[in-house]
Amino acid sequence: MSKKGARRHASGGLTMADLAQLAGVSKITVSRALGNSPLVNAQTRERIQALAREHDYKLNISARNLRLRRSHTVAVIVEMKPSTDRTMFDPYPLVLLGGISQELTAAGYSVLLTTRQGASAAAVQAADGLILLGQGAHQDAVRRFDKLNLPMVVWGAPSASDTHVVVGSDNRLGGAVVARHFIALGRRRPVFIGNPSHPEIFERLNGFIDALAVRGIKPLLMRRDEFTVDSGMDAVRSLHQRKVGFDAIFACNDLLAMGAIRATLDLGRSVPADVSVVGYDDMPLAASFLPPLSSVRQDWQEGGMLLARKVLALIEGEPAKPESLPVSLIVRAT
Amino acid sequence: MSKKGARRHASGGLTMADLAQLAGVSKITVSRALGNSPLVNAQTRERIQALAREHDYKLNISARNLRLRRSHTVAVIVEMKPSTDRTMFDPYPLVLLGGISQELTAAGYSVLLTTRQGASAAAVQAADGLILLGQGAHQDAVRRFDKLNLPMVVWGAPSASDTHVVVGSDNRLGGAVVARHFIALGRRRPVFIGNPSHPEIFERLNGFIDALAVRGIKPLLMRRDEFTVDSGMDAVRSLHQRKVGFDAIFACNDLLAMGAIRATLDLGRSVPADVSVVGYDDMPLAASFLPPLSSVRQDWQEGGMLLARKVLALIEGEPAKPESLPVSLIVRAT
DNA sequence: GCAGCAATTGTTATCGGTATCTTGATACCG
DNA sequence: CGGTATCAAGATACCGATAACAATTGCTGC
Repeated sequence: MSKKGARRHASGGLTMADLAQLAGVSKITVSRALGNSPLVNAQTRERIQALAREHDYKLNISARNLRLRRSHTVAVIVEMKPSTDRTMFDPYPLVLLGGISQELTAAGYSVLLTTRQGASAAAVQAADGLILLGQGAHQDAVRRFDKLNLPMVVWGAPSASDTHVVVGSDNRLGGAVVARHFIALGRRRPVFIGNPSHPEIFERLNGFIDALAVRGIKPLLMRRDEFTVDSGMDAVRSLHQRKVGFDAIFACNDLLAMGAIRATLDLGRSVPADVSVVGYDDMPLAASFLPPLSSVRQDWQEGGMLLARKVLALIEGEPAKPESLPVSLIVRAT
Repeated sequence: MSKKGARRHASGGLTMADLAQLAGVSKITVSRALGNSPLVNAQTRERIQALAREHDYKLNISARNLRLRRSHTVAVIVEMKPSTDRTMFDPYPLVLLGGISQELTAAGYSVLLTTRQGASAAAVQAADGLILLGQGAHQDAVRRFDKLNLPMVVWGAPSASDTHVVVGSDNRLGGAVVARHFIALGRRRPVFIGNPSHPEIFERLNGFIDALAVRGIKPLLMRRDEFTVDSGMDAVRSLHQRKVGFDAIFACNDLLAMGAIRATLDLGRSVPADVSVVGYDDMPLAASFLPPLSSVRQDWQEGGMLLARKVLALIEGEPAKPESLPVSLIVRAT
């Protein structure tokens, strides 16, 4: 029992020393064999690997991490507060996560998922890099994690004071594309529904405004904090009550757009004959909505993969530049 | 530069030995002070903690993990293949993750997110426990992770051969509740739309069938593999073409239900006068749908928290029992 | 026959913490 | 005043891997 060779560690497996003894070699040879190092004889390697499989040997990651000073782990910090706000409860952040995860896994890294609140949970420091998600990544959060001195990439909209790498879809372009669409349709009185206090939404609004300004058109901003169908309906009803005329609606999210359409129809006006509507995100339901919703599509999966690639580059000591992903307007019936 | 006291580790911080030297004490005293151990003098503790703050000292988690043989990490393994299937691209798994994360963080644990495919990425072994998500958690996956000998909890439907702890919502009850609802409405020819090869869906179907059998009613199964609006429409059209009569539809997901409703209306039949429809998941959009959709709600957040609590219990060496979460039928206009 | 080199394997130190066992100092007690 | 209890802090070993350097062997070439 107390014989050294028979000792087992917490997870019930053998230690590398045990395996070495079984194979009649030294630890380092085992280490090399398992790492496919060219420094060991091919036969020895085979033999040791077979032995490892046979005994179901598992490398102790903690020990390896300590020695190598790398955890092969990237911490992803998400906004996850359960509010009616645009948060993790959308399906999209998950797709983003999927992209991140896919790319990191392929590179042999793992994802440490953390919420902003719980991010104090020490483990984050052990990560080799950081990805910060969540709406536009509030500056205070960015600053907080900056102090960890880790390679960091942020999903959001680039802001003036950025020292770190920001990746996001081109929200300004998104706004502009919709504006040009409206102009092409001859619309004159467009409305923007959304909450521009989120950097990403702010960019969409600005792109929208600027592209409309070319034709001397000034959109009306209907500020709505919730990204829900109800909120969209409410916005349109409110316009109607205030007797404000409009012939086009750009909602900064598909649910808002759906609500806006429904309310517009309720008021007896036609979509798209009287009012054009464009949403944002092109959620799966958009195509199935009645009428099928036009929407701006951003490629979340690709965004996640890009985020991952950037951190990996930074971790490897290579430079990484901020980048915006293209978006595309999917024109359907509205 | 080569002075010992000035050495810094990878992340640029001080080592505990450095801090000890600065404070004029030994490493172990620093360790105790930072760990709020009663074995150090209160003054010394204060002094050391202040010093640590001042120098922005960060504990090396890897070293600690190695020594303590615990990582305070739980691996969450999700199904994330990008298919049209019911997968991580639903918003719900994320809520589940939210619940898990919240509970684990509160207990000082972190979440290591992994996909099934990438789960070979060694890091999983370093976890103290395992949570397996994904549709009903295929048995082969379960078996694979079982070999890691870690405390493991699975989200899904309990199956006969389970040696591990399974937590899930009570799908059988979900099916039964809908059946009773239809019975109360006097429906005689119900249809079930979905893919019963997923254990969870299988349970819903069985609950549905059994509860209907009480009244001698036998539902029709419309097997559909995709959980989309289109798929739901297709199912109803197919029923119509085959001239199969029906007066109630239980779709095992809200999107299917929405599609079914739309197709039913297209065929000139009324919902709910001619046909009752109930969906599953009660997604946010269900209430805003026209007509507002009746649906079975499961509490994902709570589910996640429960999963977390179970693994934590197992990790602490306490027993944990399988558990089913109640579901509730939200009756709206359909 | 021996320097020189390549191919293998081993020895020792080290990553940065924490558990265990000891030691030193002070207080308390009869 | 000797002996013990109590508190504070240190010395040492150790967790399980890998890097750097050293050592062994066999073979080549002159």
